[in-house]
Amino acid sequence: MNFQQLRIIRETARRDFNLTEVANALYISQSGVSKHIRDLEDELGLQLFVRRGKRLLGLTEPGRELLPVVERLLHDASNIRQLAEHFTRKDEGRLAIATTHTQARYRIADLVSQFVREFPKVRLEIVEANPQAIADRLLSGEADIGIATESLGEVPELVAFPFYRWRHAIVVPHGHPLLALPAPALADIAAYPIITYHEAFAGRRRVNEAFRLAGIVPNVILSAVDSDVIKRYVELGLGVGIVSPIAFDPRRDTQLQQLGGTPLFPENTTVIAVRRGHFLRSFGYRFIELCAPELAGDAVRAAILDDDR
Amino acid sequence: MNFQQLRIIRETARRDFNLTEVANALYISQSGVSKHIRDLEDELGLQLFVRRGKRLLGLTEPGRELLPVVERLLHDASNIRQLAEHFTRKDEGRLAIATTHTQARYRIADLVSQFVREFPKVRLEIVEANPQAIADRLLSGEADIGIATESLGEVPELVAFPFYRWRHAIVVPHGHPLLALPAPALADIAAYPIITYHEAFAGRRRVNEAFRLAGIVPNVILSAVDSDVIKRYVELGLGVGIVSPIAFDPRRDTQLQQLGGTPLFPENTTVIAVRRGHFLRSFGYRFIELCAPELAGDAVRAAILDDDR
DNA sequence: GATGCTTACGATACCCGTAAAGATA
DNA sequence: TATCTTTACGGGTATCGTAAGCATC
Repeated sequence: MNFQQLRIIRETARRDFNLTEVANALYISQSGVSKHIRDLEDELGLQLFVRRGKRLLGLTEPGRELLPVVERLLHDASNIRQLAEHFTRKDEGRLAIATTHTQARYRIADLVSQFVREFPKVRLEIVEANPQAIADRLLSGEADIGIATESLGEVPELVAFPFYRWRHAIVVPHGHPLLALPAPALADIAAYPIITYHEAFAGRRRVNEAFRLAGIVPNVILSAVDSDVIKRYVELGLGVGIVSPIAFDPRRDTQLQQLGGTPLFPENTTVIAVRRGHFLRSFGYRFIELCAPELAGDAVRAAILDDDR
Repeated sequence: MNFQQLRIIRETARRDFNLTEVANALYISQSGVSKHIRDLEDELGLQLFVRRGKRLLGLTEPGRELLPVVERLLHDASNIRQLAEHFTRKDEGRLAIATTHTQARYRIADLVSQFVREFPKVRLEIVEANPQAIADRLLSGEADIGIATESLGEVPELVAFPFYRWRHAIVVPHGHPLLALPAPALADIAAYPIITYHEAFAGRRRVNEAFRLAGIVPNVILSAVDSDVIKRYVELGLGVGIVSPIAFDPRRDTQLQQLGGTPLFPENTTVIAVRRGHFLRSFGYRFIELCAPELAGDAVRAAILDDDR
């Protein structure tokens, strides 16, 4: 048993049991992949993968049991390397943030520029993805920190910290009839076509929920991943936009206006999430602190690393 | 970085930084040990060990941080092998129980013979040790299951299940004056020399506590690890014995008699402990179930393996 | 026929042990 | 001086890639 074999096992499960892909992903020859799998299976005395002829189809029962242990082991190996770098090059390295478009474009932009000034030697990677993909990236170790509004808090392998709370805002073009109402209700809004986020995003579920509770079926004519896309189509007069308020800036979005009145949608909490037991470099903790000053100090570190062992 | 290097790091910390001992323990040459340590330090780019000249003295700060991760990683490697054996040879393997003399001799003797009948192919190893050493063996992976009355429950890396509750019994030779009292008190007993367990053992702390609360300083003339030793000296008239009631059998200990009356000492709980995240073979769980039938099923397994990751 | 996995074979790198030399107590 | 660690060197093995062969789709 060696690390390479375990890496191959993990990658095989991730790459849908296509050994050629595994070989490419790990920059090794495909024959080596085959042999390593066979060797490890021989050593353990059991089959990890279900085969039909020469093709691999999936994990066997023992394979399913073993995989989580293999993943934890490899994660610890990566932690060891991270920890070493942490001591040798305190302010150098890589920090991968996975987040949604809206956060990347609006909420964390200033924080990122501040972070880059503070840590010029850190390679900062910001990957945009939907909340599910963000969670996957955190779990696989591709990303260090995830920021999103939905679902991250529900994954048990992740630790989520509250970042900020917000409610959806409603934006319309100038002169829109809704602007004449002092306190527009959901029913008023639903009289127009709706443009808002895609199902997997930014608290879209909360929007749906509010309409469902009011017994209204809104006419959502366009769902987008991206606040800018939404605003653009609202500008074009295609409908009423329901967006995150951080994506609306009266000075820049001169063709749009935000509706006033009482809150119509439930509150959302955007969270910062890290995989449990993931070793974050000190600048990673600093990034979290830049996001939310109250998330400073050892409490965050303890929450991430405390694994009861 | 490879497994051998990590094993060497772990063993070096365990063997007091004597590389010759490490080499012997791992059945490799000490030049190999030296080289592996140096290679790993070079790869990580930092020193793991404090050196004076050529001698190793201890762990550096990074070394101290890394060691727990290394230990968890190696533990997972062993879990992988255990898990594989679990699937290939369900009823074969090794089960190491670390326990105190009293438990081994009295409480679990029948359970052990039943276990051996049930799993004739399992090599059962019972190691006697004091509670602290039992905890160490569980943590190092030398033992799978630990049974003791003290301290195991206080180690956070261990999961402890209640086995049974008991109070110390007082034994004296036939015709002893204490037998004449209907309900002897602590002060009556303390009038005689006391023979009981050694400090680290079998709830001795509770005995001390009872006397302390009563404001009495007992004259403990003999402390033993072993209930049989205590009983022998009580038989010889050297004093009053305070032992675990499971060690007293009226039919066999014909020269001794147990004092009646109200309980004088606080209750003890003997526990069964396993290291958190340790992979127990199915017959290991069966052993626990034999000890305490209420500790059956998946709850025990979940408590051991649930590590929040 | 295209894709995917295995086997065969040779080069390289790595791991290990012996032996000698150097440090430390 | 005895114990302990490092360095040097050589043999054996493991690992890897190329290339050919063989299933599977």
